[in-house]
Amino acid sequence: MTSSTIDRILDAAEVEFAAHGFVETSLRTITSKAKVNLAAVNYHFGSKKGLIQAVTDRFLGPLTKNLQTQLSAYEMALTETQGDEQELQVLLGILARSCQQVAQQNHHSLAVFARLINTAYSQSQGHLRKHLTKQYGASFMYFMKLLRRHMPPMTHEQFFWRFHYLLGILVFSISSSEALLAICEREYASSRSLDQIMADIVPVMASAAQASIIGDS
Amino acid sequence: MTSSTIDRILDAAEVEFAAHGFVETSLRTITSKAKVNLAAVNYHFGSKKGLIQAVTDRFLGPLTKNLQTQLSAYEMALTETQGDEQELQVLLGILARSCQQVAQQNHHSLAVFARLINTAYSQSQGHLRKHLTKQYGASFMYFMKLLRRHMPPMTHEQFFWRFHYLLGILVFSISSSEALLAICEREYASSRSLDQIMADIVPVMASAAQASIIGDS
DNA sequence: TATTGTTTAAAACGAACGTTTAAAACTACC
DNA sequence: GGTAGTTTTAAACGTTCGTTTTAAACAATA
Repeated sequence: MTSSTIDRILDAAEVEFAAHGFVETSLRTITSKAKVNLAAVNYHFGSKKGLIQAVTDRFLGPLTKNLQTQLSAYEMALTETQGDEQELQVLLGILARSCQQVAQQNHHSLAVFARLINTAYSQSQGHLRKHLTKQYGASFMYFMKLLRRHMPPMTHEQFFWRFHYLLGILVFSISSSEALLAICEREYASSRSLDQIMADIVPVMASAAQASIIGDS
Repeated sequence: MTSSTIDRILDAAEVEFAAHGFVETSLRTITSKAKVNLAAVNYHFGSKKGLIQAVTDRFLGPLTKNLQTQLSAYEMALTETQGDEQELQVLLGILARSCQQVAQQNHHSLAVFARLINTAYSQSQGHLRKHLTKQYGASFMYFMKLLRRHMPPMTHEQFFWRFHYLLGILVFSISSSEALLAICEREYASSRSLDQIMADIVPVMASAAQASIIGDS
């Protein structure tokens, strides 16, 4: 209760970052929406960069934890070995649902998270990407290892790229979801939800993961 | 020759936009790299927004033209009807090669183009996306129509989303290519090129396009 | 050559940004 | 109740940005 200031800043920052990006969102609009003094951001987070990192950590921390437990449960449960297609869908479904669960439990915006990953990777010089890989890279290695079991044989390098192709489906769609959902509603009079999108994406990712390698590297 | 100023600005802007994004790139660095006076941007392009639009039009104009001719040739050549998988690869290969050709012929950066599309869609309120769809949307409808012929039966809405899933593979990978290529070189001592990435992506996109619909909308 | 229209040049403007500062307000503990 | 530590407040700082302005340089025409 003492420092609801911090939470209010994080909540407002998340919303604004999701709507307008990191650079185009000023600390003044964040602190204004949070009903908090401007200096509070620098006092509690050190800098704007620190705030951005805090917003990401507030999502990625629970996400990696959630993902880890669900993947452990997946490995424990010795199910009948199905086809690779099904296994891939199960694994990617775990990832998708993990994102959704963490987002819902902590009242986070999935879009801002996707946007964050997107901008983190787009900036070749981005310090954020390095922070993310340093901090959470290991946690995702486990997932990637499980995933690779059911994918066509390929080199580490090829898998690296393939994984990012799959990531692109997720990240681009979710980070563009606001615009796409609006278009969809106007064009097709549809009221589709992000949850449906997440469910739709899983088999598409699984299919993309299974595409066989052509030529050699 | 009289206005090489315009071209020098466009060239420099493209490079800087690709490297640091649109918001983080100042007109001062652009005009400095272009060896042009600061005021030249506002004189020739009206505003920074006008410059961004000019950079995109310089790519999308030739691209749509190139794509149109190649697709017409594709439709004219009455080849033996192959499987959907092959046809999809042909069509998506045309798109990929069209992007590469236009980029190479006009000395454009594929990365900045992908980044542009990425940010255009990420900003739900973005005027750039509306400009792009208004200006070039019709040209891409034709491509989408051809593509859909060889995809599983689905509603217009489902196809809309599926198409953007495929787009995500392309856009995310290319706009992150700078960072990913650097990681790849450091981690796997590989000197992969963007051209190879583009070729790799095609069958993955084709596979994603073919994933069958589950459940109903 | 004089004139007109176009392009470049240098300088400044006003606004918005992240950050810092210094005092005030608040909290908790002795 | 006074005191030490923490948080909040209001104001200002210095920078950088996109844009504008005014004049100079240039180009083309008659």
